[in-house]
Amino acid sequence: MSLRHALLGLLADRPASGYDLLKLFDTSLANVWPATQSQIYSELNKLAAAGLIAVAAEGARGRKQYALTDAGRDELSRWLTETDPARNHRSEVLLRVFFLGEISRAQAHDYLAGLAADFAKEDQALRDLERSVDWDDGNLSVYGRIALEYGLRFSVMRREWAEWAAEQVGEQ
Amino acid sequence: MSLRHALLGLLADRPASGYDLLKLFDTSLANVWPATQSQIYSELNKLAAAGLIAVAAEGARGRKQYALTDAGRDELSRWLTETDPARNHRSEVLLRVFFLGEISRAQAHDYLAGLAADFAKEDQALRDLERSVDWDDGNLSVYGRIALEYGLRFSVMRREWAEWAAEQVGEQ
DNA sequence: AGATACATGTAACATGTTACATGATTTA
DNA sequence: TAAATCATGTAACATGTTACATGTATCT
Repeated sequence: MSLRHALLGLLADRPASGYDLLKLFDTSLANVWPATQSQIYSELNKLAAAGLIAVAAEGARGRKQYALTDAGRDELSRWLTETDPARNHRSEVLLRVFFLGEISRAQAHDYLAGLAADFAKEDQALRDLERSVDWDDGNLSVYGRIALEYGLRFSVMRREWAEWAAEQVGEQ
Repeated sequence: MSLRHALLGLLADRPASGYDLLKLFDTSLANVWPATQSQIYSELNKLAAAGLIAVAAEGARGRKQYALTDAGRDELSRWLTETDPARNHRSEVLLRVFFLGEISRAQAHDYLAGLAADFAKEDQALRDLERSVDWDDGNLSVYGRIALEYGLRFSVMRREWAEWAAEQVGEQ
């Protein structure tokens, strides 16, 4: 049920339409909690039916601008403070590593070396993102920066691990 | 479609029944690709229908021991070498961090400090696991060890990050 | 006038979780 | 013989993806 809390969280910052939220997901939440247009629109209707958000204004082209209700703000706060995050396991990368014994050592080495290169690229992309963001707007900036730092440390850790693993497997 | 490849990978090591596989998922793959009993049995039927596995022997209590077919081994190898892992994003932890501005600084600090403690516990659990495993049986051992090393580095990275983040937010 | 961006919605399908249902064999 | 373990399966529901469908407003 995290999608609904992602929507509540974004709407806590400012009112927005489904279309606005879709773009926010594609930019700020893309690396944290991706969601599709289809999911967003139907979840917004459920949230409105549950009274956690409400249409604050209607605009051109059928635009419905949603805002958090008091119940919605309470629910967001409750989720943040009272519920435990169900840490998500499931790593397709690790699943493959588990079964690398099924292919040759050389192929396994190349796979791991390729991973290292991918992670290095990801690291670079995050560093570019870091430079492109304006880090001067309050809370969202403080915690967005902390979330980005996680991504940076994560990509470095994975690159170093993949390099180490490739070495373990050996080139031949 | 990774569940099917997880099953193929386990069956590549040795033939097994759904029940055997269920236990393998709960032990060796629990931290990599969890699956439920319900999922495993229905996927085994689909894999058998697709000709990637076959019933090699039937035992007591309706036990069906499955083994990889040649087509299954090819598919596993194809998956390992020719397809790209769709890296899984989606971190409920990071989603919460993103919205910590909605609660007080003190509450946010406590949340991050609590995360650091959780990650420290996870690290300890993995180190216990490392000690309890017999690392002397070939491929599964080599690559299982590499996967575990990922988990160890990951838990350390997250603990250090959470400690850093708690400090950033400040205790008051 | 045509292209692009804005804006919302539904349908079909795949994947994943929880709970229910049933029965056989082994062990204490 | 009672409990635990072995063993498989189905049903209901939640979540997530892709594709289809429709129409309006703005910009060039």
